[in-house]
Amino acid sequence: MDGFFHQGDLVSVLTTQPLGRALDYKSPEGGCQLGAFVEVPLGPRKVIGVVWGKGRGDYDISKIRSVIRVLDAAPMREEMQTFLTRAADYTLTPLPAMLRLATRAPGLGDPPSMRQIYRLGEGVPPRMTEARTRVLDTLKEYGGLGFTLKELADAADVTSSVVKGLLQSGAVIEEAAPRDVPYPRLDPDLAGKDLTKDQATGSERLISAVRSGSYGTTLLKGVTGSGKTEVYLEAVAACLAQNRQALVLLPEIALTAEFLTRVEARFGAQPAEWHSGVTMTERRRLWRMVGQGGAQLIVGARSALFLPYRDLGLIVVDEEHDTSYKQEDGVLYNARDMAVLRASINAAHVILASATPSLESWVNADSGKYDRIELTSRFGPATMPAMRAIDMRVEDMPATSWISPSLRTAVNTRLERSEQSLLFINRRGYAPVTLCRACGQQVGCDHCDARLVEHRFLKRLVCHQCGESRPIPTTCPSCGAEDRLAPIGPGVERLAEESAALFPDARIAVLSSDLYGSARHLKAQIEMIAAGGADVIIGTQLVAKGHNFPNLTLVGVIDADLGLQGSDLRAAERTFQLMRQVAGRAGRSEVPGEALLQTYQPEHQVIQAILTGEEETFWRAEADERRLAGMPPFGRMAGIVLSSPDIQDVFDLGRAMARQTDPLRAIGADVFGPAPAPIARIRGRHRVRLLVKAAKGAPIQKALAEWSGQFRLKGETRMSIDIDPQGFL
DNA sequence: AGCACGCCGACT
DNA sequence: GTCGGCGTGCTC
Repeated sequence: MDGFFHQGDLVSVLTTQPLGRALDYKSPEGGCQLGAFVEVPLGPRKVIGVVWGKGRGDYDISKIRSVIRVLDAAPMREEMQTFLTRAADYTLTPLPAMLRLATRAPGLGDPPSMRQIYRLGEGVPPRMTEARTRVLDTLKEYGGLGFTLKELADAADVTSSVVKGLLQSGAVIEEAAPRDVPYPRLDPDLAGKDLTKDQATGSERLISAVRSGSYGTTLLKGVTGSGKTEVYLEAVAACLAQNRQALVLLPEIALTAEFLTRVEARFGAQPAEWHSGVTMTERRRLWRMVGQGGAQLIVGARSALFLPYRDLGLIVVDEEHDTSYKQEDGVLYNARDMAVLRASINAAHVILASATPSLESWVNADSGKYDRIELTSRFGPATMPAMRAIDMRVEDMPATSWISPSLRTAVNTRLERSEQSLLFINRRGYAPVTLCRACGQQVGCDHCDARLVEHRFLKRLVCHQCGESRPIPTTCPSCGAEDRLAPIGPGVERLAEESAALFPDARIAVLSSDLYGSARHLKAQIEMIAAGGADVIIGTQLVAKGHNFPNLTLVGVIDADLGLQGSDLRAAERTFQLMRQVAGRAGRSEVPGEALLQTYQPEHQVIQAILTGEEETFWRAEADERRLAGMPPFGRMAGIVLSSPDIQDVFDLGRAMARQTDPLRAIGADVFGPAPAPIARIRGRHRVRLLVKAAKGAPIQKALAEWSGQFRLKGETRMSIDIDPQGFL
């Protein structure tokens, strides 16, 4: 039989131990299948691995040990092996580390977990009572799948002792059933929402793409409020109707709640959820059900790409431009790119949805590599808000306030009309800088190259890099002067304070990720605001991400220039995306909205592009600039970060690497650096970065592997290689 | 990753 | 003499 190994056959087993390659073992009693999850001995320990192929046979046969047992889990599919291998090659990640992403299932080594369930039996109880009748009726009507004791008692409104009593006569029977049960069936045939002509045309294109059963990627571009979700849910329906699985990736857990509701309205039940907030038991169930086909639609974070799908037919990457799709620690990968890779291996379709696509996706659509669907009109009567700049150079206001008279007037108008206003500032906390008026020093983090941010709500100074915090000091840590520390610059909390003073009768709500302990708490706050529980909303980045506030008609951006400083090539792109997204919050129902951008450089071309909404012109100009510079997506880049507690070590290694670049020169690549990394110190580790730039078709991974392999890391020194880094200057 | 081995400096 | 620092190497 193909892909089966008999007892004693040599098999190659890949574990998650960082050995760099798979090791040979003998097949266990009863044999094992290609892809089987197994337990193997490794030195004194037992570890979990996957049968990766037939043994290499290049190791002393007398030292080869036997697989201990085959685990009770569906074997890994060949497509998954291919996906992990290619993803590892692409990101220069060791295969074992890649496998770890695919085996993040709690209790993988455990036998299937069982629980007692109760169903209707043949027996007749000697005496009937009212409570007993209710229990039996409940079972007759809904008992098909069986109840747990608590569910049955609750459903029949009796105590558990009534059920136990019925057990004696056999009227109710008790049996063990697997704890991991399939998710409720979703019905793709239920009627969807009525679609506009635009939406209907778009969804038809997506449906036929999904039905083709082959790989393809579509960029679904639509302004906020144009109903992208309705459109791609029709593609999900087509996928489910073919009996294939669908995955929807969202950049933020806070967005899942709203999405679950929409799925339930469309398909009659909720999908399976996968992200860091999901319990261990639930993850276990999901991981197993995804493999067995007991989950049709999965909504989740980027790690959901590594679940063991039985037959994945569609991946939707919602808000595809979102930077949180790029994993920045551990295994460095971009979920958007990995989605495309996985889909191409599985003959699945990808939908990249965004109002403001990443430049990479825009270019791919422009060149015809991706299909492109555009939703131009907003759903229903809503229109994109009127956008205007407030020139801060001519506003008459003191240096310690941030809401200009013009913006203040606009907010007051909304207050009079009982409409909501949103003031956006992309900075958490009270003030980004604490300055000593005696010595001029700024209070910084002891372990990072970062300034401490005052969080008045927490009564602490916090490092946004490593999270360390301390009480707000009264004496300067540098010179010891008493009471000379002053907060400089605004954060959300300070803006809330100013708003409270300017609009004393308004109800003010602050939305910032650090003010709420849990996702549930945050969701409640958002719902309260959407229901009209606030007049002025002060928010960070969080508010840009797809929440609906129907009564919001004004968006004021406190500092539109913030993202334009710094030398990051993607700064313009990100500012453009963020400002357009934030502005899109206004005027989502009947009343048209207005967006006001406070800026010191209203003539800046990015600000102009935001205001005029001439997106195509903006993308084309950005694309041209990158093409001329040979920058991604027209060239390839990699960032190499060296880190160590010893600053001398990292610079020595960095310079040594910059000197011996033969493998890179062989492919025509340039090396820049070493230079201090954008954050030069994190958690006490100094960081130095080199950048490698190559032409588009160059085999950069192979050259990087060869180059970096020449150097030995001493002591605490670590090297990480980031293909396609987000920031590169 | 863990764990053993082994080679040097500071103690009972 | 011997305890223990952590650099180096190995795990089929």
